[in-house]
Amino acid sequence: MVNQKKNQNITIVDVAKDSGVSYSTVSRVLNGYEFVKESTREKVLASAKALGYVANQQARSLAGGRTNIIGLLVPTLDMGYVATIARGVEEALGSTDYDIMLYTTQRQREKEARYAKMIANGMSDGLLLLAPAYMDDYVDNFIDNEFPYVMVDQEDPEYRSSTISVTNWQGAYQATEHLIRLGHQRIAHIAGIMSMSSAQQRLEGYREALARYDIPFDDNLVIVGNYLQENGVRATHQLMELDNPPTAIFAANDMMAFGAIEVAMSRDLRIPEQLSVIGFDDVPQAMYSYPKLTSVRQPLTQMGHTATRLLLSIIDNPEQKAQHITLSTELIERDTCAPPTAN
Amino acid sequence: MVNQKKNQNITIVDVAKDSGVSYSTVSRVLNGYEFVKESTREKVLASAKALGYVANQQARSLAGGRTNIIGLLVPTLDMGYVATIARGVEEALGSTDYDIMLYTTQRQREKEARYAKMIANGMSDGLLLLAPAYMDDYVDNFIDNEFPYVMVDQEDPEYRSSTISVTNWQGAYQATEHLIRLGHQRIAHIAGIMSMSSAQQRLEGYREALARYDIPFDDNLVIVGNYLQENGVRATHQLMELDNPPTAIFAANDMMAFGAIEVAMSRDLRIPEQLSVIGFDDVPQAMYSYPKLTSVRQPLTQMGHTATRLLLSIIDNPEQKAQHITLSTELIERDTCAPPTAN
DNA sequence: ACAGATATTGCAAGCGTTTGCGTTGTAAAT
DNA sequence: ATTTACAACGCAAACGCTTGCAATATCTGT
Repeated sequence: MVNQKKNQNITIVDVAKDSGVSYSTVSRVLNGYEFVKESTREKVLASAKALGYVANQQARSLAGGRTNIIGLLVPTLDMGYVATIARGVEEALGSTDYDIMLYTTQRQREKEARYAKMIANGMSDGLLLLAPAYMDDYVDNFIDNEFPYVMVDQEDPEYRSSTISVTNWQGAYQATEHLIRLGHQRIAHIAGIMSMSSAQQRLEGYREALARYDIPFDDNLVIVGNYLQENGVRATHQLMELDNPPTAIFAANDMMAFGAIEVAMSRDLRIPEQLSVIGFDDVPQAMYSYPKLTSVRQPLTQMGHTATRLLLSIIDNPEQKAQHITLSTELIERDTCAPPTAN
Repeated sequence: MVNQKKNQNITIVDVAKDSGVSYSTVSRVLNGYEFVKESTREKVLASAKALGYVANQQARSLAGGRTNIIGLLVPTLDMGYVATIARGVEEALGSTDYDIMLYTTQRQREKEARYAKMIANGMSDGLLLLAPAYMDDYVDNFIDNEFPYVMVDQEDPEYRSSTISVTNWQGAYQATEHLIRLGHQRIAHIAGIMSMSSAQQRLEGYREALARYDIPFDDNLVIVGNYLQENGVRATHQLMELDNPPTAIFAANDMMAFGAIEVAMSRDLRIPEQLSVIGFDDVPQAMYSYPKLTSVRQPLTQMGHTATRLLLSIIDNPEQKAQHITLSTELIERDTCAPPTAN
């Protein structure tokens, strides 16, 4: 007994003792069970409060009750993207009595799968997956167990999962078209993680806009990134080293666009005169950065709202079939785009 | 049995059956217990893998084992501040086998207390509290139960808690002094949440710098904020409406400083010529915003590292007495400060 | 081959809940 | 006064795991 855990936490049994009823009754009171005498209910509640009782989530969940927790699995915290969607989720959950438990995968496949399974395995009543990259590793599991989940910003090729996505293709097409109309011919794309449907669609939109305007597709102008700013930096350097560097860059997210801007500045390229940049997401900082970033807006908060509502409805009715909701993107023009300068 | 939970999850018993040993042995293998025959270990591990076994954290924790989870309780996700410290924590935890579970208080007292107790009550092996505002609600509880925790950016007046803080007073003093030396006389302070020691110390530093340079303290120039950008906006508007508005603003965090800048721009006040601004934190965006924000840097990542290491050492040795580590701030001069223009 | 160590393993209790089922209490119905 | 019905409550099992202790296997030396 070296380390005798002095776990003196108040349990349901203590409350029962204190209020002179059985612990089952306490449990029922705590769970709002209907058939409890009003006076008993009050007595129990009073005791619980007086003793400072805090439910043990573990035990509750083990015993088969609800956890009243919904899990939120996100890639990283660094991007305003995540924070904004998370806020949407929080808002949507505001009136309910669900709490959010958040895990970060850091884009590691092993973590994504492990956390997903862990959270689904008793830790929560439902799970929101933000831009998951390796869903194959656990989706079957969810479906077999009829575990409620919703994926945001990722599509399930087999349509078995409920998803919230945005018009990635159109957004990318529009962004590219915008640059083309400004007169750009050498337009680069810093793509996202290609295992994600959103990244694929953005790349596709970019290609098709090019095709539509008869601009030849150049392999050298597409660099695959990983959504991190430093990656945008690397990619942009690489682009600028080209014999025939681009006059405009369309990045698959804002962080990489910021990276592009950073590089432009360090190379004394004026934006937008010497290099146009468009991002994707329209994170809050896009508006405050310098220069203000032109970006394809995703309705992030709304995505959080919608995803949450959908998840709640699935929790209430797990048998319903998967829904696929697509929200619209919108090109927000700010200060990082201009016609190319002839030189 | 309307909603028969088809919880077909693999348990330790399934693994035991599959590998032909008792479930206790499986448990021991999974926990790396020493005295297990090598061949048995392999057999069990193989079965576990084959069956796709995922430990049920709930049960594990209930039964008194470790959770290998450390909790992270943060005010909100909106601020780069949190993300950066969290990254520090993740980095420091990288080599260990701990996972992070994150909860957001949204600065609500009730949530802070409830989550803190919940996380401490079996959900994790230790807790990191980021800028907690109402620690009195649960610290006694932690201490009674000898639950390992570390507070970041908050001090315990009674020194019973282990804490990581920064030189708030000095940082604020320096920032204010910097403005004074530039020639400012009307220096406003947008303060933080006054229940937090850091906010108090920053205000104190500001006052003392003023006093040191014989600048009279003006009540109207101090507005208490809540660390949110919109709050900085409101405060700045209020300051600018003054008969004798300030020529410089020192905000208790960067988000509020960004708010100040936003207002200045909307009012066509040029920064830094017509208004100087200094923030506190030096979040990553400070460098990319326009104009680039002068700010008092907190070594955020390092704070995350240090806090984590300290927490881990407390988990290993819960009896050790509370430690109080203070890290240094540093004034990072960028583009939002200049001498006041005479007018 | 056998006692005595020592390495491995199994048994069963217990962690704090929820919940099906059975028991008690009480008021309405006969 | 006796039933009957149902509200109110208690008992005990179960959730999946850890762990002290007891049982069994394996290996020594003789």
